[in-house]
Amino acid sequence: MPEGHVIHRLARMLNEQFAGKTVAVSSPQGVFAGPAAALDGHELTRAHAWGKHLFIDFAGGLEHVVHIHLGLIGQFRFSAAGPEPLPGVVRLEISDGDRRAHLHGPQWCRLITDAETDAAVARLGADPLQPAGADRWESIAAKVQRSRRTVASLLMDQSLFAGVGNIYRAEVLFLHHIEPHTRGCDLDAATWQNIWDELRELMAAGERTGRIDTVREDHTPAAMGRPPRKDDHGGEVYVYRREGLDCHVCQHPITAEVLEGRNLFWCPSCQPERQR
DNA sequence: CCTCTATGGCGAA
DNA sequence: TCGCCCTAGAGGC
Repeated sequence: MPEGHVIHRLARMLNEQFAGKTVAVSSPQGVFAGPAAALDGHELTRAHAWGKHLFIDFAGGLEHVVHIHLGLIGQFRFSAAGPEPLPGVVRLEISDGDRRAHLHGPQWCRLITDAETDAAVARLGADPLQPAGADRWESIAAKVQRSRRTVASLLMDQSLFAGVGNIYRAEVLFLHHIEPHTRGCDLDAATWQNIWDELRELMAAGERTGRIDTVREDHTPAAMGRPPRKDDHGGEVYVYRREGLDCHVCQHPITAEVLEGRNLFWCPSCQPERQR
């Protein structure tokens, strides 16, 4: 259940566990068995990510990069080496004999070349988790500042904001008091910069912790005398999946609607429509 | 048991 | 805009 922070965290964990090692590669489920056999016994040189796309490089052949996209429900987990408890669902398993990583339910898991890797990354926009300067933000900023599309739509467009998903979208708009239907061209450059800076900070924290926590200390359930959230997606948030519940800041009920097929959440009181 | 939903993205209309 | 793909967990009966 991944936004970009999860993918970058996975790349880091894969590197910590396997980079530079000769590994066993298999596909207990069978769908990826051919490519897995071709990689089995080769060195895993490094894992890297751009947005929600994960790339695992192996030494050897022309096609030596495993390109993974987890989609909505995919998971990549680590556990001790040993017999696979769920052989029917594991698309890819990588093991060094001590620990193993196993991939479940990915949207994609394919073997590609370096050139195809470059092409896949080139289709993606600015990634808040890349080092400053290498993140493509300058050119993307110019585009979104001119756009007549809504800021909610722009933030979910992976060719503009690579790695941002439905939770970070909702939370960054709340934190900056922006009504989600505001057009990109109606936000000034400083506001767009604030959005970008916020995404970089929030997602870097998410990469470290493996959770999305956006709620400031003085608004936590404990500080506000509220019960902790029941709907636990793995972090404490202001608006995501809080439809009908009171806003942590102003107590106005949180609103939701479906926009372009995805649930959108915001506080109509903290995020009023702009007067222009 | 069943049904629903989900942090995503594609391709058919 | 809709249906569809993949899996797991929650909730209802």
